Amino acid sequence: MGRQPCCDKVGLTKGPWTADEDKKLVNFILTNGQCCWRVVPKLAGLLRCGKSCRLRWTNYLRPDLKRGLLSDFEKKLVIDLHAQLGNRWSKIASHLPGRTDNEIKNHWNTHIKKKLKKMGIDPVTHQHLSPPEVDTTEEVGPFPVKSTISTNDKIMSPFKSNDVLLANNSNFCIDEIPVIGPHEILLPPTPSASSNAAQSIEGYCSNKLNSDIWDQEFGDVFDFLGDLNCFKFV
DNA sequence: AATCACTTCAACCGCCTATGA
DNA sequence: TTCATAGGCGGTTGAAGTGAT
Repeated sequence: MGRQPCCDKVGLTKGPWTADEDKKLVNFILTNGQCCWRVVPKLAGLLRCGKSCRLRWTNYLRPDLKRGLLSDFEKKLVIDLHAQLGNRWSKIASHLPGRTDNEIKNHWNTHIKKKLKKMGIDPVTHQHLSPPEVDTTEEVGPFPVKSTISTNDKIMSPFKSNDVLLANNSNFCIDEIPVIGPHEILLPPTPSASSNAAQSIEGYCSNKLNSDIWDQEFGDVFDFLGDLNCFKFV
């Protein structure tokens, strides 16, 4: 014996909702309020499963829903909350008024997850992957990270943004944000370097020049990681 | 213009939990 | 305590849209 279905599905409509169905459901909920979802379709004159009605209402028809893309602030909040809560989308959604768990889950899977992976950050653990995936063609995170930055066309960085390796790779939770310094962020050796050892950003920049170059070359990376609350920089 | 590949997101499925008898 | 039921949740699917060739 298999599990009993949540409702009698014989003769029920599936697939995309029509405007007429939406109208019936909205009218019923606005008139009667949210009550027992099992009886809603019958009372509203719909050939739908109660679960389907609840989903349609909460994810699409609710009048307090925000439409459109997530703002940068919302994206950062989702990443931050995901680091704390994991895939508990409904909990995450409860912190973003007008957004649904389904919407946030979809956005995570289609946008944020990919961007974190491209940054070399594991979207599940929020820790740096080793070795990092290298992609030199795309922007990273909500903010564009320059892969090659010039200063009056005099100095070109030999590094791509994804070449930045985080030396501090120990486990941590969001309540214990690690504090790392420039000496702990490693860059791969350059072809011209005398040694094959990775060098720190601090070393790289001190050899090179001044803080302006530091900000121009790595400021966006720091800003983004800092915004994620994954790391604090000293 | 036609076809193919890729992306997006609404909706479904099945499991888990809370509640009441 | 056990069982049945409903609601809620997260994972997954597939149709529609979009861009590339």
